[in-house]
Amino acid sequence: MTAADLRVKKTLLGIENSFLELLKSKEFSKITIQQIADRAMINRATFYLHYTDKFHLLEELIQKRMDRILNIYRPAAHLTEGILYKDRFINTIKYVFQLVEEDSGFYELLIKREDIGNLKHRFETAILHVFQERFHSLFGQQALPLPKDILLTFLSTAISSMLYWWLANSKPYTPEQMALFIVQLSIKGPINGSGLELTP
Amino acid sequence: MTAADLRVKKTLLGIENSFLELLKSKEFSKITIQQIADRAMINRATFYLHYTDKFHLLEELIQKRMDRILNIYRPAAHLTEGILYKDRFINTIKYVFQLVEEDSGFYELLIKREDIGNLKHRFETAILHVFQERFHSLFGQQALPLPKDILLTFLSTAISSMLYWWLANSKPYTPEQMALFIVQLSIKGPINGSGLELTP
DNA sequence: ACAAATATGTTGCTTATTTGACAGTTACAC
DNA sequence: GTGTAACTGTCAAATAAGCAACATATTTGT
Repeated sequence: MTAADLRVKKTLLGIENSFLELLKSKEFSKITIQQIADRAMINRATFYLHYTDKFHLLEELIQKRMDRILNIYRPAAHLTEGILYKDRFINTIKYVFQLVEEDSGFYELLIKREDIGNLKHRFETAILHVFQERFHSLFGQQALPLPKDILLTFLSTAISSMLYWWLANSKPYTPEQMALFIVQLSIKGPINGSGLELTP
Repeated sequence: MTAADLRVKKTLLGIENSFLELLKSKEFSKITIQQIADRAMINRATFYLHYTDKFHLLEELIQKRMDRILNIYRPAAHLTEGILYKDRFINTIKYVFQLVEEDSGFYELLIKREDIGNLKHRFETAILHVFQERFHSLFGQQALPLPKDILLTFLSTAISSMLYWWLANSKPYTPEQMALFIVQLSIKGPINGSGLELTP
């Protein structure tokens, strides 16, 4: 059952595609293992060699995506030499958007459905972990006027919300542009960053 | 190796799709077994379990289509009771066009390529066989003023040419319409059938 | 509430496919 | 030329997947 075996790769791929196809036309609770197997052109028993049930399958599919976010490429220290904190920050956000863009078939399907997985919350926590893990690389050892956790939570929910907006509005900007918007708003704050004036 | 086994069905399907995909971008001679295997997500050795080489594969793909034409559905005698010879004639031609339409991905790819299979000739012979085999059902026991073989050959090449024209011009009419055109031209002849006047 | 139908997990046995290796051929660059 | 890289066809051993049958659940219709 090593995932290197072509047969395994092919059935896993088949199950995944079959399941996502079915999700387009049916709600999760109405999908049966037999239907998944039929579309994937595999025997029903084979499904159980890889997943315990459809909940497990869904969970794996989501977790796989979250893992990709958690393992976003981070250049080795000597490669970031001389690169501004700001640019590292931009790149990290850009990568998140790129990952979602590459897999937008999956994400566009899932975010608008309440019958399955609280995806938004999982987004937020995944992003939170990324920023937690590489806080110093991104922001340096600067003194903070407020608890780090508050800053990180604020950032994560903001980015997650922007992702949702972006998907719901059919990705009107590139990942790069989205990252720039977010960084601008993060640096100057949403009020000053947007050019709003609070004083008449 | 019964074709009922899901694994067999899936690999045969994979090989076929993979091969046709490759044919879109490469000429036949440049295609390797490894490339076919890679796209189909099968091991190269598996290819040889089903085909001796790529020539065999191509041959099977074409033959499969010709077999479908040769085995065009013919309603049982008691079902054709009271149906005119003309209508049976129309239906038979219509079925041929429908078969090609259902599989037009394959046909549109193949007819315009000289590097592979003399498809047009095989079309003609397949159609010829169909009409030979059901001559009496289609035309009855009428006395002919010319050899039957000449009539059948004339008809077959005409239909085959119409198929080619139809595909090359992106199927501008339905199979039904094409059948009607052909029957009209066959009954009245291309001159009178088209309304042309030879006398000034 | 019941019965009938459908869906779920699981099993033993069979079989198609994978894998890596092999020797022989073809293609191509230096 | 001569090497070397890629393609071909075939093999034995290991294994994933197929299949049919089973006993339980769950759903559905009346």
